[in-house]
Amino acid sequence: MKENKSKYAILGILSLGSLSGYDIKKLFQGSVANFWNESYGQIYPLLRTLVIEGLATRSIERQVGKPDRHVYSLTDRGRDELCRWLIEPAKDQIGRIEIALKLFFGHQVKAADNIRQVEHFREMRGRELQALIAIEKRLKAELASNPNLPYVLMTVSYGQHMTQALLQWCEETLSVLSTMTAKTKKGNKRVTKQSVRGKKRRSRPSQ
Amino acid sequence: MKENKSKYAILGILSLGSLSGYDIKKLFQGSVANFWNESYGQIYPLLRTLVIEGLATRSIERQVGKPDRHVYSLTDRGRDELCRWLIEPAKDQIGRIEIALKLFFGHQVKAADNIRQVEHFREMRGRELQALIAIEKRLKAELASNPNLPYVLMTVSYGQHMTQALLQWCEETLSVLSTMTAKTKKGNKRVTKQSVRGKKRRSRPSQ
DNA sequence: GCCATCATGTAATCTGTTACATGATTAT
DNA sequence: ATAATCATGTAACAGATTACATGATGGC
Repeated sequence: MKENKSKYAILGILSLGSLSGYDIKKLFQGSVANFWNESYGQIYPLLRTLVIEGLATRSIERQVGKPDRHVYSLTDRGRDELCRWLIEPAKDQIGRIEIALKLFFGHQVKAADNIRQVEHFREMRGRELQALIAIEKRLKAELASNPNLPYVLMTVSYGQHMTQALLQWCEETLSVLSTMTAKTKKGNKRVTKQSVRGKKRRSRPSQ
Repeated sequence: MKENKSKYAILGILSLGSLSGYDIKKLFQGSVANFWNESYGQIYPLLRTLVIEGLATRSIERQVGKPDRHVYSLTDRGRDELCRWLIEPAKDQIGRIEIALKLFFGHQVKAADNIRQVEHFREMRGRELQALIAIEKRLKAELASNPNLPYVLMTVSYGQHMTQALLQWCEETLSVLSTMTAKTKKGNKRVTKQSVRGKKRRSRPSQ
């Protein structure tokens, strides 16, 4: 029952080639960083247990002027274990989405505050989308003829779809928020019905 | 700098009304469950510290035949603390997306396995989208005239945008995968290792 | 009789991050 | 000088889930 995802992440990375703990960290940062990451505190102890469990082997490469490299390689059992996990249906855990939580309680603050929040979020997503497009280009050039390329591109596309949808959501949300400010704040001669009934202004001195 | 998100989640929930730990769990499950959740192991200890920190107060309601209810209410300081958090920009942590990780290593298994994986994922998203549409309807009816409604709807819309984008991504990905099966129907190449990065090939015999 | 709901909470465990310790080399 | 890169790892701390303990009521 104990399904340590980090374990499979590392098995997966090792399926791409023999690597050291240091390499693994770098590879995570340079490829899957958009949807996965591991810290040294996870990687090194896990590599040790993989060897103990017979899922990987370790060999040491001496180097001059640099520390030894401990290079890990998948065993056949390791690859089997990975494949077993790859084919079973991914379970979706409810990730914690901070922007949604903040907006859920948006009525506690001013609409302008929420607007600022969403605008900032939109800016971040904009950059992210640009980065993903750049990554896609780079990968197509660097990994041309690499059999992993189509799979890698699928994950990049995942990120692009998500980011694009988020940008759309930002637009929609900002337009809702701006009509809300228009109604409550500005030229508000008389608000017909859905006025601000429950909106009690908490006037408290900032202390 | 220690920013315990759970703390703000609970402060936020309490901003909607006075609640017991049990209520809070139920409320999480029935509203924000799509993007946030808390377990009793978090809630009860946190409620205690909120009282100690002066961010909430506790009152006890006796009941007949049932255990006492410990009902918590936000203090003004608690509300200030919440608002302080609400207005600061949400930082996006890189959530771990299992389906993306599995697909990233998709080359290790058969394309048919990946297709099954994505189809299952698509089915889950389909249900989710239906659920979100139902939730939207229910909320519009139940929370009509509740000032929180627009904010709640924004988070529902968030989920809808995400889910819809995921469904699109599934279609795209499935079509890529199916063209891949069409191509490789003959020789099933078994690639053992090497390559993804340093693929050093030096002198090769001519020919 | 058995299970679900109401309602509190704790303890054990797991998972993950951050900071630290070491130490040579190379680039600014 | 000093920072970054290479490279190993551990220890301390956060954060979160699960299982457990307790115990009454009410429905099937």
